[in-house]
Amino acid sequence: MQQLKVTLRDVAAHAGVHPATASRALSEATRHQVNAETARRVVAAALELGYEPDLTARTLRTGRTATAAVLIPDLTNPLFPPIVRGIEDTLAERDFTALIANTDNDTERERRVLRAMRARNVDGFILLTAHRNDETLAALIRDQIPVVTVNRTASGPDVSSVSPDDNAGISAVVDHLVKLGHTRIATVAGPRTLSTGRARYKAITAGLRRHGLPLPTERVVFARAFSEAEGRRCMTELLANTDATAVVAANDTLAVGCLDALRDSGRSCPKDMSVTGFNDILFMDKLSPPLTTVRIPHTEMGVEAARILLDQLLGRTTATKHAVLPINLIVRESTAAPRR
Amino acid sequence: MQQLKVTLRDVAAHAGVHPATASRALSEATRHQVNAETARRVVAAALELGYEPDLTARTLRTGRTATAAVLIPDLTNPLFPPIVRGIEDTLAERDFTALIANTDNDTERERRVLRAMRARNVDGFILLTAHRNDETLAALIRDQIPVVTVNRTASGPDVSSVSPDDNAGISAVVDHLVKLGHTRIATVAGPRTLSTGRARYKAITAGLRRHGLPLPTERVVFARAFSEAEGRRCMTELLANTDATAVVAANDTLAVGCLDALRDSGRSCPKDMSVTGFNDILFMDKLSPPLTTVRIPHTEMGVEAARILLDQLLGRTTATKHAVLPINLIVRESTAAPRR
DNA sequence: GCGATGACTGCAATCGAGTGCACTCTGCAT
DNA sequence: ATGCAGAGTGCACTCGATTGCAGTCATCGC
Repeated sequence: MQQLKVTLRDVAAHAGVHPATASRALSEATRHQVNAETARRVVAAALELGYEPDLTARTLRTGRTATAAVLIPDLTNPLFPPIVRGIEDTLAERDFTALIANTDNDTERERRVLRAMRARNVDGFILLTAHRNDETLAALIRDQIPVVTVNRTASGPDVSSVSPDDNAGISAVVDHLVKLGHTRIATVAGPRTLSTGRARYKAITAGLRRHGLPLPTERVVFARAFSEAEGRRCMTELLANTDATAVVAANDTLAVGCLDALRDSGRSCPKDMSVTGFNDILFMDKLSPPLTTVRIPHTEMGVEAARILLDQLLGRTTATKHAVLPINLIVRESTAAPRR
Repeated sequence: MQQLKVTLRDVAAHAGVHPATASRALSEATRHQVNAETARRVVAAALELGYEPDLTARTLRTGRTATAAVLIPDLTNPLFPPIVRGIEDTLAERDFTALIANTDNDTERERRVLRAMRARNVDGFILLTAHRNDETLAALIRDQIPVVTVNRTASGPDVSSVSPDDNAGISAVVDHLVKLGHTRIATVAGPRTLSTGRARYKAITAGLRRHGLPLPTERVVFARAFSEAEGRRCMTELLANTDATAVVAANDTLAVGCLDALRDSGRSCPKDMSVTGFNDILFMDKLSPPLTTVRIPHTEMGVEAARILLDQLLGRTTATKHAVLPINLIVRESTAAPRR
């Protein structure tokens, strides 16, 4: 009968060697210190007994865990799961594990999660959380723990990041709308406290300026959060105050709220108003009407983030890196030429 | 300046006691063994130095981690994130952490994840993965590790579980369709290898029988997976072979595929065909048409699963428990009276 | 034939917290 | 005065893997 827990000493005993030798024989890096035949015997014994090293003990000794913490603001937002998958897959290639946790966009909760993660000695962090300047990030940097941020660039210190090409995405949207004949274009912008909010807002003003089109303040409403409810509220406000024929929403969730508001007010999209989103999250092609939006390479973003982190963890580099990934404009039915 | 890592010995030294005493003073359970005044001093010292016990060391000694592994077949399926959130929140109340991992419905990957989790000494498992009889589950039970399954009941051994009331849900759907006047009702059933697939299929046959309605084999197509593509395929098959006026899909994802197929074939829902789903995942209210479906208490399911697991981990009970949570029929626009 | 080199291997300490056991010391009963 | 209970502390070991150091042995060179 198999023991409940096979330890290194068991393997050593079974192979007739000292635990230290067994340890060296089992580790790729130290195997050369051991006689080939002895190593073979140890490996065979390990296999036979079904030995699995206890990561806890290893961590205590080495200080490393082969684990990266992934902090997500809101797991229920379909934007994140594909990114997480990319992260997990890439980490797994190097036998690293992702420790995933939700922060719910809640500062207190974020603090708690951070503590839990650090008490677990995770080797590095991937932050999908979105505040532009926060203490979490600051604390990690202060303690020299490797960090990569995804979908937001930090304001202050230099931290590696991965983000979609917000600029190119919004440009493409604006160009598309202008080409359709729109001249009065409004925007439901994201919160200015989030870097995506800011970046995309700037891109819109730049994009319109490039076409010689104005963006008067009454055609801009800032959402207080990237939520459907806020999208609805902002669109309602725009409908009351402007004669815009198209609205660029800072992300898909806001765009969905915009569509809600249009329906509420008895208006039709795209006949009365064109609407665009950003991210191309799940089911955006199934909306009524299907949403014109910007597709970002979700999984790729996760892959890239994990790669950058691994580079730091494996000591291959210490330089920070900023990856900006390409986007694609996906034209669907929520955009059309303006009425006359 | 603060040390990089404050250890128990530091606290002990600072309070002028032996590490053992410090350890006892800091643990709720052993504090009474220590002189009250001494304990006060130790606690003060810990606070002052910002001491955080090293969970790794603690785990190595005690064998417990205050961690539960959560295995998810597919994080990108909107069904799961709300459940995970319920789990996380409930575990956090007791200072437990959830270790989340994707298995991608892949056996090899599931094995790998399981190994990683066990090497980390997690205290228990919550399995959202779906195979009806799998070695993962068997291995956990064999080694007496607490397990709770969510959204599926195991076939063989007795394991605690949490599931929605599939029976009541499907019954409600069938009653609804019958009330609208449908008599020729078909179904896109889930894979028979998954317990939800089986349970819901059985519920449909039972429901129709209750109304004296037949369910000939040509009105049943089994999907090979809970995917949109399979939903589309199955619906296409039904359209070719039957004169049904309504289709009960085993879940929302399949229902979305059904809608795709209807659109492909130039048919209209609900005019030509009523369609129903199950789960009420994100955006089902935004489809065209909005989907009539069964809402299950996602978050509650997670909460309940975590509670059951905690009861076992904290030694409050050893009995297995099967929670069946109530559902709600959500009537939207994908169902209507049959033509004529 | 003797020292030196190098290949293996074992010993023992280490990581940080927790805990059984033994010891000290006070206070109280006999 | 002796014994004893019991509170409070400290010692030393444990958990399991890793690693610096030292020891053994064989081989090689001169």
